[in-house]
Amino acid sequence: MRQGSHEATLITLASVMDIADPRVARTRATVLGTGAEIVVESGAASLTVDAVVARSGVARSTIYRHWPTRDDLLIDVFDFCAPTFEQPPAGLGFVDAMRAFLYDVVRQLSEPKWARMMPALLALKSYQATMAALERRMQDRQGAVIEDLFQRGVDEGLFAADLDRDQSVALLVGPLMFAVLTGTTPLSTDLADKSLHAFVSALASPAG
Amino acid sequence: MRQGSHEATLITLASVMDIADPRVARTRATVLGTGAEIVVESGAASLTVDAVVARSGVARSTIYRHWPTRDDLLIDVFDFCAPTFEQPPAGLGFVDAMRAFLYDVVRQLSEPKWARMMPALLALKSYQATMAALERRMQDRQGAVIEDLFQRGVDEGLFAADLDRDQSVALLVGPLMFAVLTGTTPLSTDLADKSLHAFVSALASPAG
DNA sequence: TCAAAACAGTACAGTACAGTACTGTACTGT
DNA sequence: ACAGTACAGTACTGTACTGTACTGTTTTGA
Repeated sequence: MRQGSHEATLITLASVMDIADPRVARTRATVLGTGAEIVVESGAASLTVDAVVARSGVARSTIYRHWPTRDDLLIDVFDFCAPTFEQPPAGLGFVDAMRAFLYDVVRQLSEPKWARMMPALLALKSYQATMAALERRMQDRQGAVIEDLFQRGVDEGLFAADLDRDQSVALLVGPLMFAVLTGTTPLSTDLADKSLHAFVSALASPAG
Repeated sequence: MRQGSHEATLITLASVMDIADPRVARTRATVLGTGAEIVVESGAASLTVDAVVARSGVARSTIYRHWPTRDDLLIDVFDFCAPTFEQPPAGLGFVDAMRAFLYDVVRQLSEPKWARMMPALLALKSYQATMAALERRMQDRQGAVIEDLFQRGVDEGLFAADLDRDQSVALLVGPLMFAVLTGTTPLSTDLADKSLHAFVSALASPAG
């Protein structure tokens, strides 16, 4: 019943901590950590089972005990590194809360880890259905935080309740992602400030 | 002297047309076209010499006559598909010219071809030095168009002459790239309008 | 017409990888 | 103590791909 163990992997994947056997937890942490290093340094294509074996010291058979295929391992490595954005303090208004959120995005995406992970993830999601599923899961995690942020703007009367969230996120976060991916301009809180300022300014001025 | 033929490939690469022997031009066009199809459909990793042979009908030995390695072929395939943005009419002011430019970006990036090519290119440039060089070449091509656009804004007194071009491009184009890469919001002229409107509004209102 | 060059076709060695199948050892919870 | 399980180590099959080395055919430009 390999199918069964595979399903179980996907379920318990989010919480690596609550695993009964400490050997399992140790192996998972070692393999995922090593896998992340390999992907960051050499790209997703370099994540081979043999490479993980050589670098982590974990036996080949052990890896195949936990992950039925190499692709499943790759997915877990991506998930292992996924950034989670915190909910800004409830006291803050829309602008300040959104600034805190964007600063958090800048801080996490500034790590060289994600500067390399993101393009790899984006490239794979176009062809691998499982990758697309992972990306959706990541977006769902952030969905609640995003919605909370925009609700503050609605409460303050800054914009209508039916403001397009996804499009607004694109306007706000897009420049930051552009900076990470192209490297033409530095990813900084200054860029985040400019992006937020432009967004808020557009709300105030009439649409052309 | 394989090194020599490789250099020659990179030089004559930009202009596929002006090749004396029609056989060479035909072969190059066939291989690059087939290669682009493969990358779009199945990703950069699927661009193998055998796959091109099977699909194009061009012989294996012929491909290796033109490209010393598979990686060189991949680079040329990317270059073959690279979008070139036109210079907006000289009569237009900054806002109208930038809108025309952004619409052009939307139009070209809307093709499924580039929706798939871009993440692949971004993913590879992190690890392959040659890919980074290609991306720089592509940006240089657009550099003149970009500079011309911003010069119009300076002439109109919309912003200072020392406005950060790269950061501004990130603010304007970032949301469009975000839409292409994540797919969370459609890539449309509406999004381009919003992005431009936000940018211009920020110029008018005092910086926070 | 004719030499040069590009082409098709094939065969081959070498390598890298996925995934399986074992044996034996060390650890864990009860 | 002991059964169950995770682990190390290794050997193996099969596959896919790169790059080279040929032979023979067709096309091209002069």
